[in-house]
Amino acid sequence: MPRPRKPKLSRRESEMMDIIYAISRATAADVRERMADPPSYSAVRATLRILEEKGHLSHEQDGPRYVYRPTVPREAAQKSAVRHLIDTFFEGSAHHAVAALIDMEDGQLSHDELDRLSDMINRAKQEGR
Amino acid sequence: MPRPRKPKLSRRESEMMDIIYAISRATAADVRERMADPPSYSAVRATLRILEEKGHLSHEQDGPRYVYRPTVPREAAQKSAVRHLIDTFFEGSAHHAVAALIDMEDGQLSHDELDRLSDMINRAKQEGR
DNA sequence: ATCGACATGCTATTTTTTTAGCAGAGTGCT
DNA sequence: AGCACTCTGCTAAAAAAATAGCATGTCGAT
Repeated sequence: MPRPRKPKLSRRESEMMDIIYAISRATAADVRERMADPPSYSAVRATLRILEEKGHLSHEQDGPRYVYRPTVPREAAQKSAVRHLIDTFFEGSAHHAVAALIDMEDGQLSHDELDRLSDMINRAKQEGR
Repeated sequence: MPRPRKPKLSRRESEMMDIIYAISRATAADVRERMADPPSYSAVRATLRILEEKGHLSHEQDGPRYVYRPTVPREAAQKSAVRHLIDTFFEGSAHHAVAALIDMEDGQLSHDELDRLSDMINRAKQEGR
C-alpha cells in the first residue's frame, strides 16, 4: 500500500480540519466564521490550499467558490480520533471511555437516550455471545 | 475569573501533552521515547520548558531529573477533550458518541464490561429522575 | 577525587506556520 | 455595458515553532 504523504497537521490546520469535519463540507468563509480567533479571510484560504496540497482536503467548485471536504471519510477520521482519545485519556480501554461519557453527561442524557443505549448494549451482548 | 494565559498548543506541544496525559507524569526521555518521529533529546526538553512557561506543565525534581506533570488535572482535560471530540465528530451528541463507541469496539468489550455499562446506565436513569 | 553518564540552562539557527495584500476573474443586478 | 461584490491566485513578509549544540552541574561508582 503506497501511503500518500500526509504530514502532521499544524495548529491552525487541525483547527480547520475539525471544523470541516464538524460540518462535513465548508467554504473558506464557513470555516472562518467558526474559528475562535479568526485570522484574515486570506489567511484562511491560504491554509485551506495547503491542506489540499497535503492531501487532507479536496474541493469542488460551487458557482464562484470552492467547497472543501475531507479526503479521508468522516467515519475513518472519527475512528482514529476516538482511538487516540481513548489511548491518551482512558488507558486504551473503550470501557473506561464509555463509563466516563455516561458519567460526564449525567443529566444531559435524556431518559430516552439512556434507554436507547441500554438497547445497544443488550444487542452487543447478544452478538458477542 | 482572571484568565490564565494558555495559548493554543503547537503540533509538537500537543503531541507531548498527550503523551504526558497518557502516562500521567514523564521525564524528557519518557516523552521522547514515545514520540512517533522524535527530534533530538534537546528539542524535547526545550519544548517541555516552553510548555511549562505556557502553564501547561509543572515539574518536580526527582534526583537529577525533572518529572513533568500537567497542571490541568487529567480529569478536566479529559472532559474538554471528550467535549471537543463529540462536537467535531458526533454532532454534539454524547449519545451518538457512546453508540459509535460500543459499535466500534464490538467484540472488544467483554460481557462483563457490558454488564457494568448496563449498571451505569441504570444508575443514571435513577438519578436523572 | 576523579571519571563517566546524564541532566539541565541557554542561545543561536533553521524551518515551518501564519498571515496580509494586491491583481485579476466571475457573477449578477440595473 | 458598467458597477459592486465576492471569489481565487500568488507573493512576500512577519511570527512562531522546532531543532541542535555547547557549557555546566550533579550523581554514583571506582
